[in-house]
Amino acid sequence: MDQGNTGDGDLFGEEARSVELLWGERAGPSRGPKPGLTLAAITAAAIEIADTEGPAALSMQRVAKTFGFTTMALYRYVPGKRELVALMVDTAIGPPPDLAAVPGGWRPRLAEWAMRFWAALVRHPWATRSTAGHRALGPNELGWMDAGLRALEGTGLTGAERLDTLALVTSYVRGMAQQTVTVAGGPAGTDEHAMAKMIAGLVHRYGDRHPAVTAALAEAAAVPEAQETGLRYGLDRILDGLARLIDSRRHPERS
Amino acid sequence: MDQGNTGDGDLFGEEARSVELLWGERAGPSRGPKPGLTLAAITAAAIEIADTEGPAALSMQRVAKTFGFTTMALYRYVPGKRELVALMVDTAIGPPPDLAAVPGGWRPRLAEWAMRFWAALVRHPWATRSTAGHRALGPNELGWMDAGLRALEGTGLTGAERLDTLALVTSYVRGMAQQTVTVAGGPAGTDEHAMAKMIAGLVHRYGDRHPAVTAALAEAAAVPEAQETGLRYGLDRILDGLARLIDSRRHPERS
DNA sequence: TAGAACTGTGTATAACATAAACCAATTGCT
DNA sequence: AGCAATTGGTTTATGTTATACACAGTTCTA
Repeated sequence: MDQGNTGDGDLFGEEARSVELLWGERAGPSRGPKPGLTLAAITAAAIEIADTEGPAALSMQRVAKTFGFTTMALYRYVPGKRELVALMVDTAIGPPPDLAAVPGGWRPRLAEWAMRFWAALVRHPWATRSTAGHRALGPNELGWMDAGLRALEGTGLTGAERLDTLALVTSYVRGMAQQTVTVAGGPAGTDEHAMAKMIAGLVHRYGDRHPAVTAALAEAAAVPEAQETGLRYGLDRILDGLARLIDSRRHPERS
Repeated sequence: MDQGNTGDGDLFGEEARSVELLWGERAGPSRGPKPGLTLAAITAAAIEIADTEGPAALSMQRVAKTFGFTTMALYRYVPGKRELVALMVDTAIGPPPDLAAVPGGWRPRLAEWAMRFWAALVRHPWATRSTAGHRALGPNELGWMDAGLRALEGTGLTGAERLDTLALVTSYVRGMAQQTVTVAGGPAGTDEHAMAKMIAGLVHRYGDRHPAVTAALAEAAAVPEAQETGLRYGLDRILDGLARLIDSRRHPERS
């Protein structure tokens, strides 16, 4: 464990390098031969690979080969694979949306935020996979956080509530994106179908043990729903629940 | 791609073996030497390793070593690591809860389900990590699904709505568990703190670019909240939103 | 112009999953 | 009882992975 100095707003060791890269804080070197690569180019190539061939196909060798360089050449730009993935995630998510133009207050604003976040996630399925757990936060991701919290300004919610609200929406959208998303390495879109087929197969065999699943599936099978319908359904429930809280803050007498 | 026969309720290839293992469908062999290991023992050992040393430390060699066996010995019991992980996940989640005794209708029942699911997930942080994406469903996991759907019986929701509702709650709880969870390999409990510290550090440096994050954090910093408060907050919003929908189904005249 | 800093390469290592061949133990069948 | 089929565990081997280290060539600066 390399802790190093843990100053006030300081980051320690491994993470510090990640943050430096993510936030573009490396001093531009002047001496030495011209670099044949760019951080942006490397990141873009890595994203391209992960998008088309799946996250399992992403290796340092694979990325280096697309440039005709040796594997080790990449280590002149990136400290390690972890950091590269962090870069990939933040780049893939992209800059946060500007929701100032969305009319109608917090509700359509937060909804728009959620739908755009979802779109960004399903565009790069591996991002949700790699996002799990503790890792350095990139500027884009922090920007998304800020945009989401901005949608909640003026709602009367406390700071903690606003943060928890964003965690609620984020967790939900991320989770849905994970489930919607493709198989590792396979073409997009297949997964939902395969998953449904597998569940159907299991229910067909062991359905008697799981009556509630069987019943719900049977009833739902009659009316197939569109791709985003499920996401919208949950989002509306969340927004309704939020509306209730926000209204109760504005009209405390109604309880 | 080994598709094989894709019958009606049939599963194909690689997945079929996973399902067989998960659902305990292997014919007990009679001839040959006595097995020195058990699927259950192997799974338990693997879980122990993942729990204490993190998912990164889980390797076939590491598992085999705990029994004093060769790595390859494991392959007599498990087709591969993927299948072992699937077993681990289903075992770690454990049998579904019986919520019949919970009084008060769907709302406390679903809440209880969510809290227990959350508890099961945070007990084994790696489970949420491995659960991502397409994989074989185990009996315990399907049991949890059934228990959750059962809580929604009699609510007047359609089959599709009940499924979407469960997806909503599951996605949220899973997402929260992921964020709450420990660093890979590190001791549990550190993560939340480290994450908060990192965000604080970033805001300290780049806060001016992210006023909403800064404001929310500053406001929230005054009143530190308990571990499960965040989870409960979002859950209550979801339940409120659901209640609105369910009520509107019962009293259609009120809009 | 000499040296320092930097880039890309070649080589090496350790960990990993897993395949194939092999021996020994056990049991069912004859 | 004995043989053959079956299975468990080991040995050995292969291909892939990330990444450390030393070196050669390049370019800027003092």
